Amino acid sequence: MQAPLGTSVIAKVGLVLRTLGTTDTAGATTSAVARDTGLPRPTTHRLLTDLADQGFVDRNADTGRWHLGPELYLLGTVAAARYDVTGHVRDVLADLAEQTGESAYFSVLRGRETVCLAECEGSFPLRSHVLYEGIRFPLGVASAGLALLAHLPGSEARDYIAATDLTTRWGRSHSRHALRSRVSATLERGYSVNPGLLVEGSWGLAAVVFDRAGRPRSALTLTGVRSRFTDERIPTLGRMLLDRAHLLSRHG
Amino acid sequence: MQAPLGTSVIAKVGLVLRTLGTTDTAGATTSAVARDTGLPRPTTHRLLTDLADQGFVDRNADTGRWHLGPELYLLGTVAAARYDVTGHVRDVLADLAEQTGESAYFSVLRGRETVCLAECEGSFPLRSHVLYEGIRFPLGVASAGLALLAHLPGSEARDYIAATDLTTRWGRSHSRHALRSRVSATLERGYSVNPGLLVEGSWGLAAVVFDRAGRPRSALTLTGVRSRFTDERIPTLGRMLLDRAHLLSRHG
DNA sequence: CTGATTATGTCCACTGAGCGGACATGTTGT
DNA sequence: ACAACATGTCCGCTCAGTGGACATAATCAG
Repeated sequence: MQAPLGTSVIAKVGLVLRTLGTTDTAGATTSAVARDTGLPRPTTHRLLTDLADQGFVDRNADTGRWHLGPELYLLGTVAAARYDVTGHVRDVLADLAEQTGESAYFSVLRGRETVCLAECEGSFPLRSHVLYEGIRFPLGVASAGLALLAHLPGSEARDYIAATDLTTRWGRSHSRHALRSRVSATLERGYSVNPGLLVEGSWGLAAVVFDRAGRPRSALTLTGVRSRFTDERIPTLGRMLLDRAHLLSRHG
Repeated sequence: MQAPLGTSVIAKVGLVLRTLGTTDTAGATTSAVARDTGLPRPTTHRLLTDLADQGFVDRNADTGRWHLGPELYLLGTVAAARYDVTGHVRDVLADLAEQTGESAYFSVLRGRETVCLAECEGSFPLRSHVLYEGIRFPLGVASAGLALLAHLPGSEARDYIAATDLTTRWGRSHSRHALRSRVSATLERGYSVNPGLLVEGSWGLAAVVFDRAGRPRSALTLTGVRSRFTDERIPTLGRMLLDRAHLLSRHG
């Protein structure tokens, strides 16, 4: 997807930084950032060097790979005073991971995306690594994205589905029809189920945390390998997620 | 100070975000951000609204004041995996505050500035509020800035002092001559003393934390009212700071 | 309540910051 | 050694970004 003519520098900065925020810990090459943002490589190169001058990105001198920079950490620390929501969450994630053996995650709603902010690895030796801190998905994708979409006010969810084509990037399993079915099923159960739609064999369940106004703002997720998500076990895991999510809704 | 012709958009973004990062929790008006960054008000307005579109800043709808935005918190959380240095620090600050009654702070070196990242309030009812999370000072200013400057390699410190005029913003007490004297005194004692140079009556002491390569990277500070920083007490406080700083140097 | 002061939002003619295809050079993998 | 991939830089072009000016709104002092 190419940045259209007229995209402002600040919008491009947003693209680049979010891309680096989603990249795994090894960092990203200049070409990879260009590819993932849809920006021409010289443009990407120039943006990255200007951002590095300001401390917003850092470049590993040995590998040439780019990372989010120290200045973002510093500003993020200041911003945490207003937005930090993970204080109590980590205890909840640890508890979920311990009791279920699966890995537990916490993601927040940001516009029309979810961002994974915290995780706690489960004890079971077979684990899914589809989720990690920083990863972003559009609404409707992954169990958190599905749970959050389902709990948006009806008109907002319908408008979003009507206006969004997820199949290009996420495949035919994310058609509008399939999405509507999954939204209905999620509302019926109270929690979402992702039956390996992103990576085959990697299953996930998620329940929504609401803000004081009753709007969905974040989600708790459990993920693991398919064999651990039996028809018998799913309702148990779902209920645990709903219980913990409800606790967080009340604490927020 | 006006941003010169040719200042890139990204450099302006850096100015604006750092300014908001330094602003107190009530936030800043558009005009205040313009004044503090030296940018024309329409330019500042446009940068702020573009940054808000990306989630990098937020505007309080009631007061019209700007704050660092949720996206910085999110990216900062991801960046913390690489740059977070406060994990053990908060225990050390809590210990210092408890044992001395003064407020304890942790600041890191960022280029030629210090940034305060963590604090723990002391129990003594009279407290200084000159320092807070997010505040930045140039090297040589405040006890942390002085301690860090003093512990830079000799040539770097000398070059910095020769090239930097701190008197414009910080007054004649920050002349080059005065700075050199304070640097010498700091090296002799091992810790710096700020005898109310920023705000009369607000005193501070700081000791440097070194990285594995032996370079100064951060500082611990104790601040309080002048009456609590007697000739008898200063060496005791200084030694405690040096002890804790040494502990952190080894842990890092 | 009024006038002064301060703040904000927007306009738009102007221009230089930012652009990206092309080329040169470097690195990596087979 | 060669192909493939990656990076760094150039520079003519152009439109994104600029900021003084103006209108409007909000706040404050008397």
